[in-house]
Amino acid sequence: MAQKGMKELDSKAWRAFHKIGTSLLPHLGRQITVHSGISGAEYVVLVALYELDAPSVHLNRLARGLGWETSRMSHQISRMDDSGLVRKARSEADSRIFEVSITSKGRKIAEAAIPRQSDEINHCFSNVLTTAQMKSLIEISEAISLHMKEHHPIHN
Amino acid sequence: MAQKGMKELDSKAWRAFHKIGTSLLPHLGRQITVHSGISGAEYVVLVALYELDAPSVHLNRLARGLGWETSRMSHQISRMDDSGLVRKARSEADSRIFEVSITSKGRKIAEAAIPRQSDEINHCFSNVLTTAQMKSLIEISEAISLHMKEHHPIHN
DNA sequence: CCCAATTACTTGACATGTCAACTATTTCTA
DNA sequence: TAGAAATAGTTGACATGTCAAGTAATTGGG
Repeated sequence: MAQKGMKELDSKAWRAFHKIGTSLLPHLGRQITVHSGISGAEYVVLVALYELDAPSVHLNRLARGLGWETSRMSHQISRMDDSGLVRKARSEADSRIFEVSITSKGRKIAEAAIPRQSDEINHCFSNVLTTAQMKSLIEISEAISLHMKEHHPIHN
Repeated sequence: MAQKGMKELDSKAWRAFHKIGTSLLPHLGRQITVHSGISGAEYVVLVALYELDAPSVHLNRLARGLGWETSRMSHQISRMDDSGLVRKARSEADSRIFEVSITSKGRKIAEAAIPRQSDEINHCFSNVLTTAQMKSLIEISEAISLHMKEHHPIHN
């Protein structure tokens, strides 16, 4: 049922959420570029590949794991293949599929970038919040994720 | 002092925060496009201009109000001027400055879009969280904003 | 076993965002 | 009050993200 507007608290909470989402996240992306010379998008992809158990993933599976569209991942992986951070190769079993893996160059960059980014997150996020606030944030995330999964299943 | 990594809770909290920031925010942007035919960026600018007390703002002031860089706002306002959503005019008093104002076309679109977006936020956010969770989120936002203001004053 | 559907990804066009370099105007300050 | 500095914005190049349309390989029903 449509409402006229929003209650005061709802509105304040939404603004609060929107503000951290549009200031902290971009800030941390810029920090990655400053300290490691790669973009935030490249970092996210490298970390996903670095943390992999297997030596490679299917492009599509990687995309869904990060909540990205296939096309976005295709462009990103092409650029990162060009710059030597990752490699993509057609699957032997099914030649529609591309296997994506991290290169040794990419691995070196990831290994240097991850602890620096971890420090940044501690600095701007973990050290700034209480244990209770972090627990609350986890619950909030789960509530929202559950809602998204039920009502808008395509995007996470 | 640099740490080896992150504590379990810190890491979980960060992932939780990152997830809502990169799924809910983009989702709501797409919804604006679907229901009102404008982009998320256009929506944010139109709302800022719509809620103004004065008839216009200086471009730079508008940019800082939204935490955007001048250049980004310049590009965005140029496009929105082209498409007739806003108008920009050199200030009489100081001809370096551009006064930006919403057009009647932009106002009509904003008036239709705002309640629809409000419904979407209620649906995906307010209705999904408890009062306590929203209060917690406001405190979290204030803690992070304070940190950002003290340590990284350029970006909000 | 064949062909229509599905799956996996590519491509091109365009919107958006960022960065560095530049122009024009105003304001200090010596 | 002339010249240097500060301020306000523009511009162009390029990275990134989205969308619609296309290609190629595989699968599944009749």
